[in-house]
Amino acid sequence: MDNYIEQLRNHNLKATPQRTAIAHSLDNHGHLSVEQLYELLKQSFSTLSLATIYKNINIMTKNSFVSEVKIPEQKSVYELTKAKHSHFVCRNCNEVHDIAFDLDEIIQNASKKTESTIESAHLVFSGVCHQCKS
Amino acid sequence: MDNYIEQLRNHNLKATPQRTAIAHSLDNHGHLSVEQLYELLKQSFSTLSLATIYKNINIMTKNSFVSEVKIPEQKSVYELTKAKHSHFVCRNCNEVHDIAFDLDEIIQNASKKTESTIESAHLVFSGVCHQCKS
DNA sequence: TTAAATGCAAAAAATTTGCAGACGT
DNA sequence: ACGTCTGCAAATTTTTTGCATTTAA
Repeated sequence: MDNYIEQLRNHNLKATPQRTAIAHSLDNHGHLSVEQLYELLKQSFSTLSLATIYKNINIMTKNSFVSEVKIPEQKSVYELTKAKHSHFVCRNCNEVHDIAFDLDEIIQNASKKTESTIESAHLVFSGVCHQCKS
Repeated sequence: MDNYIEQLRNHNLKATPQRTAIAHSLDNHGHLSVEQLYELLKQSFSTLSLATIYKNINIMTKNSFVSEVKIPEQKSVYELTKAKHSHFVCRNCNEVHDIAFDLDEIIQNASKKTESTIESAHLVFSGVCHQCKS
């Protein structure tokens, strides 16, 4: 992604320097926790407050500009909202990566097994990443 | 499940009344949050401490007697550890239900798309449950 | 009998809130 | 100019810890 200012405005978010920096960091790093975002952005904004990160992550999530990813045994990480996909987390380095995966097919399959109406699915894989194997 | 005392001991956990009650509640209700467990068990143990729930959930999770289930937009719930399965959460009533689903096939499929070694998968469906539709 | 569990209180960690001043539009 | 955002401090919520007493085995 690029042009964070326009993207933020499209999501009804004023484009403050802190917010464009959050967007930039998430775009660059892929997935970051609240604490990681804070540590990163403190370098650019010496007076940055943790409360600002929380307030922004909350409103950005509510406005679908970012998405929370809940990982087993770990703190949540956040990413820029993208097309539906799944995640992989390395149990060695804890890095989170995107994995393309057709969730629609899974949803259709699971729908056959329940009386409920399934609308979405969240899938997280765990294992050992390429780098950590070597 | 039944015979919680033996099950607890099999997981290197002393069978205290509080622990058998936790096991019993999880068995009955399926999925409970820390707070829900506390509110439930307080009725049987007037002096029960929240710290006891936390300590027990933590050690029970570490010893694989219970498993944490992370649900999008909600607090974690806990369940007795069972054979691998997936979950469904109703966005109306927030109830969590088990869904049988062959995760191995998904893992094999996803493995083709990554250099990483996938060892496990966590899948959570969201939608509207049977009761809430009517 | 002994190591471990409970309950309480206190501490620590995580998240939210209120408000004055600054800033985006 | 207006409404929103930021940063700070304080408040709240969530989770952990230490310790004296009790309890399971």
